[in-house]
Amino acid sequence: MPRPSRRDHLIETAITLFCEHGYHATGIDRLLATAGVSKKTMYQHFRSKEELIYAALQQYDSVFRNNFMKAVEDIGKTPEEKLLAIFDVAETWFNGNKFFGCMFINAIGEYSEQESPIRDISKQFKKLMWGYVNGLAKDACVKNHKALADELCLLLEGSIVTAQVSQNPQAAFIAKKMAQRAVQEALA
Amino acid sequence: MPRPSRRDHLIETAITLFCEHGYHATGIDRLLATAGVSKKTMYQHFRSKEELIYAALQQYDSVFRNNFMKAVEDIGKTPEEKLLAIFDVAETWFNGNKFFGCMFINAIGEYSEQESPIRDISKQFKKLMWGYVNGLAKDACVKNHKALADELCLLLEGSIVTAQVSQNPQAAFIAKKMAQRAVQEALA
DNA sequence: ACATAAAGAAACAGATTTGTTTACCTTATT
DNA sequence: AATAAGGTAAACAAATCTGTTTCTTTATGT
Repeated sequence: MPRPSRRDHLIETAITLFCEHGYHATGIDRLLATAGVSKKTMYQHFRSKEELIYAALQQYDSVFRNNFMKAVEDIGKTPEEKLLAIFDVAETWFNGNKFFGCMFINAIGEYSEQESPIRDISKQFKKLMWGYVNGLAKDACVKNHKALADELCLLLEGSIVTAQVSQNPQAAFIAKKMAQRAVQEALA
Repeated sequence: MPRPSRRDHLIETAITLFCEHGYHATGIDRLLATAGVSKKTMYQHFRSKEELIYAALQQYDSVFRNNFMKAVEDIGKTPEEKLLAIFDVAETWFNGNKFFGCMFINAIGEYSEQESPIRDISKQFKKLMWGYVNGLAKDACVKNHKALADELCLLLEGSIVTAQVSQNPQAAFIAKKMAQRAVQEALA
């Protein structure tokens, strides 16, 4: 059981490929060849491709949010600084060499059905991110912290898509500028 | 030649299905059955599925921007009002019964290759939208109109994704509030 | 070293994909 | 009415997709 388990490695590979090429466009065969894992082993761990997608999204949700929060708290010391550090972390993310937008936004684009588990986990991810920002806003003694969280999260979404589609390397800074105004007004 | 040409009808159907179900998930057979057009006819008009996708995006680009600009100018009378009307138009769009996010954002999620024509047209669409907003900002005598256009476009992207993924019906209003601040500061 | 469990390789099945081709039908125009 | 264009329907091809199965190899624990 030690060693990077086949299961984990499959999920890792799935995240990489689904991010870059999308969900439908990434075939099982290709994924398995990339991971160097046999089909039998995969179907032993996951009942279907959709289950693998789901597991990949779960893992990504956990890892991404953890790293994101750590990075934010590394940059920002005061709660107010942390709120703005969100966009510094975003900037690093966007201008890295393997940025293909948000896995969850992309997932919703391919799986729009209302009751899909993929839909649900994507929505949930955004809710958890909102919860984190809301917590930071509370810590910063923002009276209307919910409204500020709404605004900052929307700015983050906007910067992600702007970086992805328009490929504007300034996306994070544009958002940060508006975030500064939002925080300033929320604290006034 | 029947009145609504087969070509136009195919494009119309393509837009509807690609919007709702995505690009890879929408098979040619299904599209043709929905449109009530034979396969032969389709391949007479479009050399491949990708060409049909491209034509659909072209058509959508034209129709969407035209309708969008008309709607904005219907609501806002002064240039400054028009800048904010963007988000009223967005609100109507989001809360309509067939909103599945932005076709171009979704397209990039499925076709991330750098040199793809699908990528190019999506990027171009955003550029044209930016150009429109930039023009409005100029008309409103905003000194740094480019920066304001950057901000308002990012807010629009953010509201689209927030409405699509988080399904927050307030998305447009949250963005509008920040847009008001942005315009106010740009005019100060 | 041996027994047992796990993984790989590859064939296979069945559905579905894009795209081509063949044969027939409908309809406008001359 | 004959012709020609443009349409449908359906069979077909070849590739690819998800998922199953079989047989073999490789590790691991005792």
